[in-house]
Amino acid sequence: MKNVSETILAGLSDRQQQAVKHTEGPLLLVAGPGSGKTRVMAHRLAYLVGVNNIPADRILAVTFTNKAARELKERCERLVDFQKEFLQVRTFHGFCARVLRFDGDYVGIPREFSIFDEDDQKKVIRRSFEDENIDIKQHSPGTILNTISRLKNSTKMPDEFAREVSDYGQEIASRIYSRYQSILDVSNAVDFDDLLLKAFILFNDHKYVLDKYSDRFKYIQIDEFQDTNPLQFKVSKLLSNNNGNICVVGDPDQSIYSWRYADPSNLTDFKKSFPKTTVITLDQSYRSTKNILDAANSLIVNNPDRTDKNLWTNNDIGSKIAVYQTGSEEDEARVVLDEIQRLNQSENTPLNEIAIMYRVNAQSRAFEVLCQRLGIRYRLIGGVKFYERQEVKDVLAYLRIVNNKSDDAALLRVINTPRRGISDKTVAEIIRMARENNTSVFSIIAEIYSGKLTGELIPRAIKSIKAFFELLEGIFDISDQLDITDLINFILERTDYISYIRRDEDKGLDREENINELKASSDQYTGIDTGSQLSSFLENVALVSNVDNLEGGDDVRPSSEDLTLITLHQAKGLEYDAVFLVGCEEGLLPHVMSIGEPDSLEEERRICYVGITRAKNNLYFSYSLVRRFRGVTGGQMLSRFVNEIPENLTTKKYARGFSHPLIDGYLKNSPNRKFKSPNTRPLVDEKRTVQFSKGTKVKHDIFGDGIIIKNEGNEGEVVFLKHGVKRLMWQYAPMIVIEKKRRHENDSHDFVDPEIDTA
DNA sequence: ATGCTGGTTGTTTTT
DNA sequence: CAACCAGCAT
Repeated sequence: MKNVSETILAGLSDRQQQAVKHTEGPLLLVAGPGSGKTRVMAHRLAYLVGVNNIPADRILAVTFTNKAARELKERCERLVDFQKEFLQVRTFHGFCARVLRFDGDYVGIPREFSIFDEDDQKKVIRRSFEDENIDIKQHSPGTILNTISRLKNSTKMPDEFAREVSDYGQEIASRIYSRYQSILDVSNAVDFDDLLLKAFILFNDHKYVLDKYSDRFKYIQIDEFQDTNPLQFKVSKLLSNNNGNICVVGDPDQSIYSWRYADPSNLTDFKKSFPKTTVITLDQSYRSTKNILDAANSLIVNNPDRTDKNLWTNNDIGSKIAVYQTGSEEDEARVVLDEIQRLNQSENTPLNEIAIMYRVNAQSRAFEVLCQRLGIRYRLIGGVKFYERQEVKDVLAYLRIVNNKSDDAALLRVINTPRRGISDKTVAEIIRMARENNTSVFSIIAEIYSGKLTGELIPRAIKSIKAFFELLEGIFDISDQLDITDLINFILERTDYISYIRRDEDKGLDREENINELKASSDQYTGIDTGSQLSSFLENVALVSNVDNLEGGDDVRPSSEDLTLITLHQAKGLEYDAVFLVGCEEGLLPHVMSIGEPDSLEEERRICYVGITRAKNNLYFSYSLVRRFRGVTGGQMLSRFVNEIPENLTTKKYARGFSHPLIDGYLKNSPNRKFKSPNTRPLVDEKRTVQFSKGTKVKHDIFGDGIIIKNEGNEGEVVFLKHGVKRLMWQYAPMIVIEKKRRHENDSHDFVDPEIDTA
């Protein structure tokens, strides 16, 4: 019989083996894309259990998504025999939720707390504005939520923040933050940040509890450490301080979540917190061809202040990277899907080995439409997520109330859904009463039912409220005797919900189908003790992400023959035989928001890097010269990131009708590139530049008639009668001159009428 | 109380 | 161009 250690180490490189065998003391594993990171992590866990005989329940593995957790666990199981339920593989949020479920009462969190998602949070923010009598129109809920999230990530509590307020804007933020938090408290609810924050406070303030967990988890292994935020770092540090067996894995070049307060220095400065750290770098890629790796390397070196790490591989050179220039979104979709069909039919690449990746979700649309028309099966990751559908959320809201009567967000969601004669005005009055009594909406309703409170309510409203209360009581009474699926059926029946959604002729059937799917996903909880099945089901629902449903999910229809449409962010950690990076345009990738801000621009470059390194054999970039964006059409330029890739690695292709003799020149000498090689020749031919002098009237294929108002050589601005001011590159603009500038007109004179659009 | 409509608004990425 | 909201008519 082969010995366990040999089995576990078989097929691993020296470096990988070194990482697997390093079990004692802090370990920092810098793992480039495709370097076998997941493999090493799985083997390392198996080694701990199988060779070092560490009981599985003494190990905690933390991953970024539930899917990664599942994968890690499965791979580990294939290597070594152990009781799999003992190995804790969780996301940070999932782990913290679990801890709070057990020991939350130390920090004032009841066992049956609710987890508020972004939707709930926004509603609470709105309510806070109303409570504080501040006009919400002056502020965006999103911005305030961001601020609150930042405060929580720096462990700043509402009262503390209130004391250091220094200007009016902060005062507003502070008042809303306090109010927001007290609504959450009254609702027995936490938001995503609270899961981490409260767990941190619990560990920090209650040594007994901390010791319980850090004694139990002798070994901790954390994935995607470059994307951990300050709270996650603090929790990790506390948990591992007693024994120091912490292994963190990550890649600073793939840090793409700084907007969520992730801090890559948690990884890069890891040694500062754990001086005895051993560092192992995995830089051999087993995934991508040489060409693809070269492209990735030559892109990422443009980020300054980066610790040098060049990926290398023994793989083939592979084919060149294609750069497709297209004329419009539809054009782009057509070109990309044409090639995908060719790969699929002529080269036998299965569709599930192909992905289209984009920067923003809105880009998926054109591809979806065309997939449907061509009959290509696809799965869209993200978009409107299953658990975010109206009807699903409604049913979940009823379940949440059963689980936690104080859950105001859930209660307010269904108080009049289906319609039961409780008007907005009535609801507003109930909310006011709740605030006045500093209690939950449900307890106000209960008081109204028992006649102790009436507020300013009219008799008819009181009658409706009483009926609603009775409805809820009826559900509560029977809830602990039913499995979730039966409970859902009971709720549907009592609320007459199905006939409510059937009234929608268009979407009624879909919605009913979604509810059936929800029931199916709750079915697997059947049999567990009815007391805890509801809260674990709801917890699971709150913490699943989009990628979790990708494959092998417990509750999702299998779809091995589907093309994948996915954002670059979500694609992290995945790999495909062929990857199409679409919309490689200035303003999209890099996103407009980041242009001009060096830090954000570097992150955009990393996002692009992540995309490139998902590809095993075939990589494509595509961009469109013209793109509709929030209802307006604008001219686009090829992304600087594509220009940072050496030309000998790429081949350029032009969509029908849009190729242009000057385009080759452009790809060579784009404005971005000029900074690097100052002796490249200007790219636009003289004639075409000259004829676009200021004041010239032109006709554009798409925008129609316009007048040139600015000429900066290669590009300039045109004001169009119907579309307003556009920035265009002369060489691409499908535009003809209809009337030359009149001579006597003064060039310096600014004749633009800003109202020309409305004329 | 409910449903419709017309005007306004905003748009990165998400555990 | 959507989605969303407020105010209006039913």
